[in-house]
Amino acid sequence: MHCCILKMGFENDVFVGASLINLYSRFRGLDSAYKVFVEMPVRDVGSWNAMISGFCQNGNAAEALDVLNKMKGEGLKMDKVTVSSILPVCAQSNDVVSGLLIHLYVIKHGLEEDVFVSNALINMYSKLGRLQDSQRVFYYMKVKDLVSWNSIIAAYEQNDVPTTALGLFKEMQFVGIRPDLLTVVSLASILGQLSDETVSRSVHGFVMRHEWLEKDVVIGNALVNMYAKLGAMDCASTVFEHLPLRDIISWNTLITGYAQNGLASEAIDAFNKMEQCENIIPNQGTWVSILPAYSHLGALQQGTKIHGRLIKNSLYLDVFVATCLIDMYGKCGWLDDAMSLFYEIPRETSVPWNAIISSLGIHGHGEQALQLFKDMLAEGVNADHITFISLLSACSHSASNRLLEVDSDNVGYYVLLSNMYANVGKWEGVTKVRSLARDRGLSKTPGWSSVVVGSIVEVFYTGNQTHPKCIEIYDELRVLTAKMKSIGYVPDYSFVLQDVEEDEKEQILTSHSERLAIAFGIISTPPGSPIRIFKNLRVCGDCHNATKYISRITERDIVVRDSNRFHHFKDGICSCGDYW
DNA sequence: TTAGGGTTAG
Repeated sequence: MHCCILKMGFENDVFVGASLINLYSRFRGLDSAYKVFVEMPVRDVGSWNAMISGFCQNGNAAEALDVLNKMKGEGLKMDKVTVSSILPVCAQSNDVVSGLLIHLYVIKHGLEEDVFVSNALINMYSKLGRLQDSQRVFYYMKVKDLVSWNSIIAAYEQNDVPTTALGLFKEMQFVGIRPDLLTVVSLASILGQLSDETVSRSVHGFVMRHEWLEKDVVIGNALVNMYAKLGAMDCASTVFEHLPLRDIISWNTLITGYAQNGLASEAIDAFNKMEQCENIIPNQGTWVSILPAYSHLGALQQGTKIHGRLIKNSLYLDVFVATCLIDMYGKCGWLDDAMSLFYEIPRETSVPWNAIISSLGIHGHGEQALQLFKDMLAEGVNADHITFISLLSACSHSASNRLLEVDSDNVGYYVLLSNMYANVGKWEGVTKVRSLARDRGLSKTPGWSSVVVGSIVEVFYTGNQTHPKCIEIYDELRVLTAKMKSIGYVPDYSFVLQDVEEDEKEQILTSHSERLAIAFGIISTPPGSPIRIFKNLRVCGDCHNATKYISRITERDIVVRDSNRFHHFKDGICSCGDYW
């Protein structure tokens, strides 16, 4: 075709050039596309954009950025298409600085009005884990299309905030936008995360009625994953067996499902079956799915065989794969091998440290585990909650005081430990850590919230029962909670750290200081007027979610200033993007 | 010439 174009004398036409670049980068390879690009006698912004998006769509982030820099070098300015093409590259290469600079450029040149540009910004921020920025872009968009909604729903789903993602899905339907296949892929993942079996089944039915399984392998994989997350492996495997299309991710999803539901033998059977399929090549995801199954069964021989295979392609140096190997050697009793592998791989994140600390713990080497924890901090690696769980189990013989000796003045560790105990229902642990913190003079500040009504500032402490309008306040909260529940609010009891029954947990959440202040604001000011709250600590996560519902039900703007930031709640959405 | 999706360790 290129020859025909040359014969017909169209080679100088920039539109033809851009189309050729586009066509070649999709079907013929980037080399051919780049050849057309460099041989073009005249290039306009469109030609550069075609080349940038060509590199980007094929995952060549570095080359895409290189072309962009050359384009700038020739004095050409980015337009809305350039920006939309380059933003996914920033996400791919985890380049926050470039992403922010391009966003500034967008604002300076008024490009945020373009729906492609804004959608690309939502997606980039989401992939960089900056949910708050995604939310802000979405919030200020004047025109939102299906892609905008899919992007913001996927953003919350992928950053593990499924409740908000589901709320946005409902809102999308409320404003009259019909879901497409990509919406349902996110929805399946949301329902798996929320363990909602009833709605999950109806989503499965919806997909079947639309015959989407024949259309795209991704939706089938999403359904297998959804059932696996619900613990319904019989349904997951039935869906898998009937998939018209299967790729490596379908297999990985099935294997992971079995392994994570404690069915290690079934995971290994599935892996062996997969090995029989000629066109399926295992990838990193396969190894991190199957290795834990071998660890679980103590199947060292099969595990070392996999290690051998991985040495040939250097995949054993991948931090996730290596962590699985460390864990396997640790669990199978080969601590020396676990240690030597640990010192061979990159250790910038907590992931491999957690695995080796946990391995040392299994073998009763509490002291050595503690030493590694110190080394980890000395190397500037941040500990996370898994580190503490690993350390706690490692130090179980010597149950956690030793852990607090490392940094005994850091009140955060006490709160973290106490929350960890609370989450697993070990209330005696909670009491012990709290009294330890109290003994050391590290008490937690009591939370209070204030609200201004007229010229008077009212202050509420959590659980206040003495305010003159106490009865009205709690009545208002009861009515609000019922309305909130009718439109999807589910109380999140993980924010209640007391060992009490569920109805009591709900009462505790309802009597948080910020909620009392909001309720007082509602009953004391004219309908529709804004409410301003100040909280001395960070606002509780469940109260944050509840306030979104309250802003929608009461049609009021609610501004909460907490110790961390401003939250502006309006029509069911918070300006902070739920990432505070 | 432009934007969106599925699996994964501790």
